[in-house]
Amino acid sequence: MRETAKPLRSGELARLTGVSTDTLRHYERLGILPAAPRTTAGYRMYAPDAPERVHLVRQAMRLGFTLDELTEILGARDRGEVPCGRVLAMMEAKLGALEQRIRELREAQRAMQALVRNWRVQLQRTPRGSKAGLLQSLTTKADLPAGAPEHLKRRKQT
Amino acid sequence: MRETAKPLRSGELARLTGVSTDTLRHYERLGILPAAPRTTAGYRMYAPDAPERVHLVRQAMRLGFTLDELTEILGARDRGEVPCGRVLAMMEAKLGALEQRIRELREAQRAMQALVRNWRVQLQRTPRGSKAGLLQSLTTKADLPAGAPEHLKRRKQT
DNA sequence: CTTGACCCTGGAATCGATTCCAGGGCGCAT
DNA sequence: ATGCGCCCTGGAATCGATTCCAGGGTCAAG
Repeated sequence: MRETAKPLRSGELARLTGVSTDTLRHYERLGILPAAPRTTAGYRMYAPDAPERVHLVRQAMRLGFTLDELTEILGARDRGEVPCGRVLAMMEAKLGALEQRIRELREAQRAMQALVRNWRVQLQRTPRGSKAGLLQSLTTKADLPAGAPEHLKRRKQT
Repeated sequence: MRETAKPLRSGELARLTGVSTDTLRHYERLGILPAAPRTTAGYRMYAPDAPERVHLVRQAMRLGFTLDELTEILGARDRGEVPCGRVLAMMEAKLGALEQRIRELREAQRAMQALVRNWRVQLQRTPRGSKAGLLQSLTTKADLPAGAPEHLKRRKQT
């Protein structure tokens, strides 16, 4: 049934995958996406499996792979090599890092919970507008784990 | 016993707190550290309680506060205001974000563990150098949670 | 033939925290 | 007075991923 199929334009691919066309171009520049063939007018024509590739990239990023790493891995794959072993190794490393990171964050969480509980009480029994020294307490009960912060900022991937 | 005490030089404060002098200057620029008085030669003289302040900053960052937020909070405190209430509110928000983030990472972890297990098997039962399609499997079992990655990169805080 | 939606380009900007740089003073010990 | 280690300055660079920009084509509908 399906013929050689209709190529996608960049905007369509973007919509299908939830990334901006800018980002698609960016990936192409890095070699993460193969250079798409062009129409005579210079428009990119993406093969129907392009969304899958983009999806792959996003999933991998979600697991902590960087664009550089993906360039490396996917490049190898595109060259016909079989990077599976390498990928597995990287994956295991990523997983280790992730576990480590989760441990750190749990520690920070614990500390924060204690702090918040404490502060709520402190604040309540403090008259009004007189300093309860909440901040100050941070310096004294300096028992938080090392190296936890980093970022818990942006959660939407635009 | 202790007199008015000996002021610290920037290098000493840096060593005591584990931050670089560059970072100290940076904090001062942002107003996170009050402008230190100077010797006639222009050297900064930090009061003996300066390490405490720096420590406070690092702890707060560890909990997810940004430098901007600290500028705001500490600035208020330095101006004699009592930012405890505000701090508590921010703290609660941070905690919420942190919990959210931890949840995401655990999800990613779960997915990765499954993937790694799977891949180990796959790879073992694949002859040698023939593509096991590990990467490919990422696109199909696309059941990872949304918005987890971000960074689990640098773990040393230099 | 004009309008509006879409596409192209490369280089620059953004976010946050930290570091690096060059060019120039101190201060103490030899 | 020479050297070495420390200090000063402000502006720029770094990391990674994404976005923004300006100036310019393309295409289909009206």
